[in-house]
Amino acid sequence: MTDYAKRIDQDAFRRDLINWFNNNKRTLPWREDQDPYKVWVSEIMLQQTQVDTVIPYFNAFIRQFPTPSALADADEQEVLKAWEGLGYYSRARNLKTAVKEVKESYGGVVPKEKQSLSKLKGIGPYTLGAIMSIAYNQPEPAVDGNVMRVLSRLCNIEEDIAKPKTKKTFEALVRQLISEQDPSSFNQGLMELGALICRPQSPKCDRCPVKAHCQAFHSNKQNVLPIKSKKKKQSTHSYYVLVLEDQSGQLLIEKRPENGLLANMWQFMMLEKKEVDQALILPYVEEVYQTQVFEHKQLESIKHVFSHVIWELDVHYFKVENIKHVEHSQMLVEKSKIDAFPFPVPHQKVYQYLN
DNA sequence: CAACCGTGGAC
DNA sequence: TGTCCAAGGTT
Repeated sequence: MTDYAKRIDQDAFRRDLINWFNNNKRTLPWREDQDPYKVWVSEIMLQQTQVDTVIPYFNAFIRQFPTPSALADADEQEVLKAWEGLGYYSRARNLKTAVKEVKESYGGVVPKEKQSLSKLKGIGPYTLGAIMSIAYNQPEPAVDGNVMRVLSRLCNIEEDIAKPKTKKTFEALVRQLISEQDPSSFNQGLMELGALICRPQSPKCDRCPVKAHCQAFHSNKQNVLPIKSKKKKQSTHSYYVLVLEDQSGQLLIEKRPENGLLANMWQFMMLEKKEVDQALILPYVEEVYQTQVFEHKQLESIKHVFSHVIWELDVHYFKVENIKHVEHSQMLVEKSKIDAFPFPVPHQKVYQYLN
């Protein structure tokens, strides 16, 4: 294995990075103190999500659930509602499971032992290192996409950062480079540098505080590194969305399964297009929901791109008589009460098109 | 390991 | 419009 750390002046790099971070770090809500719970919540929200997107969610979330115990006592539906629009909803469900464990096993105090933290649901290698270093000032690697990009360039590392095995290489490298005196500033400095200067496209090398140490900069490879293999493209699934409104103005909605895509979120009825021919939708609705259709109109279609799947939605609105067949997972809800339920974005769009 | 798991911003 | 990608984790 190559000893990448030997390619740079480690002491000078540490010093320059930390000095730059302490003079240039952004003012962010989760940087107001070192409350381990706030660090934790912020790190979960920031997974695969941009800072500007997270800020308003973080502020509202901490206001609503100020402590681990407060979150532990909340309903999962409440938590999902607070997470609505952020995506990757298993983050919210895992966080809720984890704080319950913190409340029951650790008296509501976020543990500071590595072994305890890493057992909590939703805390993987990155988040473990982030909490350990930022909240408890322990020298633990926190390797995210920023860190791999920055260090790829710094040490001229040509391994594919999309491969899981490669992350271990970077963790080993960070263990050599990390500051024992200020691991918090070191880890955050790497990420802040990646976000503000050493960006994926057109890195601002002229303003980089560590360009003197950067192997890619010296060989003009900053636009080639890091090496990252492409992910395969999404497959498309086509559905009818069936919006049923009864005579008292109630809408029929259903809760999604507890596993898989958009788990435990709510939606309007969905039907795979290949199941029923377009011309037979109306009789299908009358038969399945044991009702009579008074009005039927097709609304705007929606294309929604997920990380690994694409939905094409043909939205059909039905004004119906009272619905006699309502499954356990389904509910009739007054229009004015519908915003109490956590809806994923594509179904929020459906609702918007009703008005 | 590779696939699954959301959404919005940037270019 | 397409493509990448953003403070990843779980299975």
